[in-house]
Parts: sequence; C-alpha cells; structure tokens
Amino acid sequence: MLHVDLDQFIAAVEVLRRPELAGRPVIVGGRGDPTERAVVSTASYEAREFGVGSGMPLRIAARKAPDAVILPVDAPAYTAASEEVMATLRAQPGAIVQVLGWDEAFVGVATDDPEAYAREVQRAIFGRTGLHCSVGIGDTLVRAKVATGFGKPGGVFRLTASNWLEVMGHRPTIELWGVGSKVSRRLAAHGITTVAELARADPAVLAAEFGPRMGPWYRQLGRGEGARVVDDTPWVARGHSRETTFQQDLADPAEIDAALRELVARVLDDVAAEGRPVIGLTLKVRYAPFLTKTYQRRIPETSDRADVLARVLGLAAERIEPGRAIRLLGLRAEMPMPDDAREGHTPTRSGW
DNA sequence: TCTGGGGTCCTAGGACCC
DNA sequence: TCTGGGGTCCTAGGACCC
Repeated sequence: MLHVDLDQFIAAVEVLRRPELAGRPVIVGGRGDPTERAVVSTASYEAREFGVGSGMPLRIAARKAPDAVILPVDAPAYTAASEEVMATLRAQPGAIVQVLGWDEAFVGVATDDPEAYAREVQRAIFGRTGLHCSVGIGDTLVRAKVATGFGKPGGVFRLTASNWLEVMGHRPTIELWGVGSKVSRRLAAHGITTVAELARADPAVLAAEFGPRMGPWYRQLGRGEGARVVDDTPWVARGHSRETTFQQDLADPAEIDAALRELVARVLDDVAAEGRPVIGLTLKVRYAPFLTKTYQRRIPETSDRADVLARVLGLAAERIEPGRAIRLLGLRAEMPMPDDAREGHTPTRSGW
C-alpha cells in the first residue's frame, strides 16, 4: 500500500500560478483578510518557520508572520488541481486509488519494488501538475499513512511490521492517525503516553475507557495494524451541510430568518445535485461567545424544498433560544444510504 | 490565541416494543 | 403488581480528519 500526500498542497497551488511568491511565507485562509473571523487552511513551509500552522486564527497568523502573503481560499482551483493529481495516480500501472481528500490518496499496487514505484508516482505527478508529493509505503493502511510523515517533503519512507515499533514505539500517541489531543490525554491518565505502551495496553482497560469498539481499535492503532485493502468504490455521502460564522454575532430575528433560508437553499442545492431525498435535519447553533448546540430531527423522506424549509424554520422556532446572540448557524441534511454502502464499517475516523 | 467549514463515526441515555 | 431483559430507534454531544 502506498499513501500519497501532496506537500503544502494549497499553498503550492497558489505559488504555481503566482511564481513570484516562491520562497516567500504564504498563508491561505478565509477570505484572505486577517481582520475577519477565519483560520489558516494551509501555510507554506516558509510561513511555518514563523510558527504559523493550519487551524490557527488568521489574525494570530498575521501577527506571527507580518511579512507573509495572505490569500483567500479558492476551493475550485484546489479541486481542479486535485483531480489532475488523482487522474495521474489512476493512470499508473496496476494502481487502485482511494481518495482521502483534496491532497491525499491511498494507492494499492502489486510490485516487487515499491520504492521505485513511489518515485515514479512522484515523477508523474510533478510532470503533469508541477506539484511535489511525499509517499508512504506500508503493509497496512495505517503504517502507509504514518510513513508519509517521515518522507516529507518530497521523499519516500517505508513502515512495516518489522520497523514499526523501532520507528514509532517511543513517540507520543498523538502522532497516530486517529488519536487527537483529547484521547491522548485520556490515555496518559492511564499511564499510556507512547505508541509502544498503547500497543501493549490492557484491552479491558481501553474498552472500559473508550467503549467496546474504540477501545480495541486504539490498541490496534498502537500496533500499526488494521485494514490492508485499498477500497476504490465510489464515495457516497451520508449527508451535506453548510455553516456560516458571522463576522458580527446575529441577534435580530429577521436576520436569523434570512440566514436560515440561505442555508436551506445551499444545502438543498447540494442534495438535489445528487438527486437524493432528505431524511433528517440537524440545525447547529453556536451562541456567543462559543457555546455550540445541535438540534436534530428525523423527518419523513422528502424531496420537496418548501417542505424542508418549513421543517427547518419550525425546528428553529422551537429550539433556538430567543434573544441570545448567535455566532454561527449551520444546517446538515441527511440522505438515505443505498443498501450496498451501509454495512461493514470498522472505525477509521475518516469515513471509509 | 479567541477559536472555519465539510465531513464521518462512536457513545450514552431515554423511549418504546415484545 | 414496585418491577426482567433484549432489541431498535431517536437525539445530543464528542472526537477526529482534511
């Protein structure tokens, strides 16, 4: 299994079309205005030198890297670049491709020399798109994914059962794919701080702490074990959602009503593009300063836009706390899943 | 530091049914 | 009547990923 990950993808796409930015700190986020409520999508390696990273408020990023070029997010441009990359991968001999996002994919292939294959993948992607990537090689998907980090930038790295513990054993659990800050802290409370410790943790302790599915799965993660199959079946979304953080908190009922109607329209456009009905709604409300509530409702299957709008407005009228300032409104529509896309999932934290 | 947007999956508790 | 047990559905919240 190969895991292919583009280096500083979004920033790299921007630099490709503005070569004069090469070598400069580049930050992409929001509408490119550091005075707005927005966060960093990607920072170029030069910007990361200043301590700027993904998810950081744009305002803070601009303070840390005052000379950085700050650009707005241009999703269509990244989608187009991503499609070029994925097409290149699919054109490789024998490749089975599972897309994980704009800038990464698993590639399953039978080869005697995976390093040579990886180098060829890098050459092909650069040749067609001008973008650099790193490649992880593994005997499980988890090991391939984790290996990529050791190849960055522009390299190739192999992680298998034979070197997993030697390379990863002494590292903190948060470096595992699927372990974040909360879980690593809960693990630490049980005396588990390293990958090796997680690998030999008591399954009963993990199950008691994290539940019957997640507990055993974390132990597997510590061992680098898991799926060994690249799945290229087309993605079927469970739902579509839209959300907006307002630059100024909303309090006026008329403004809230208008924002809800806008959200319904945008979500239903996404749903209608797939020609599927709606079976559930989730209204998300972030009250000022930062308290998030979700109001969820199963609804009779419908494709009628007016019906959905009426239900959303009804849900909002019932649940939204009157008079409270609102920072964010979001709406998610859930769609029925086809039978063949519903079963057999083990937790992977990224949907496949 | 004052915290985006679009996704997925898991857990827990209560309702309800047999 | 003072009280079982299992299964499923629904809702709210949490965690993680890119």
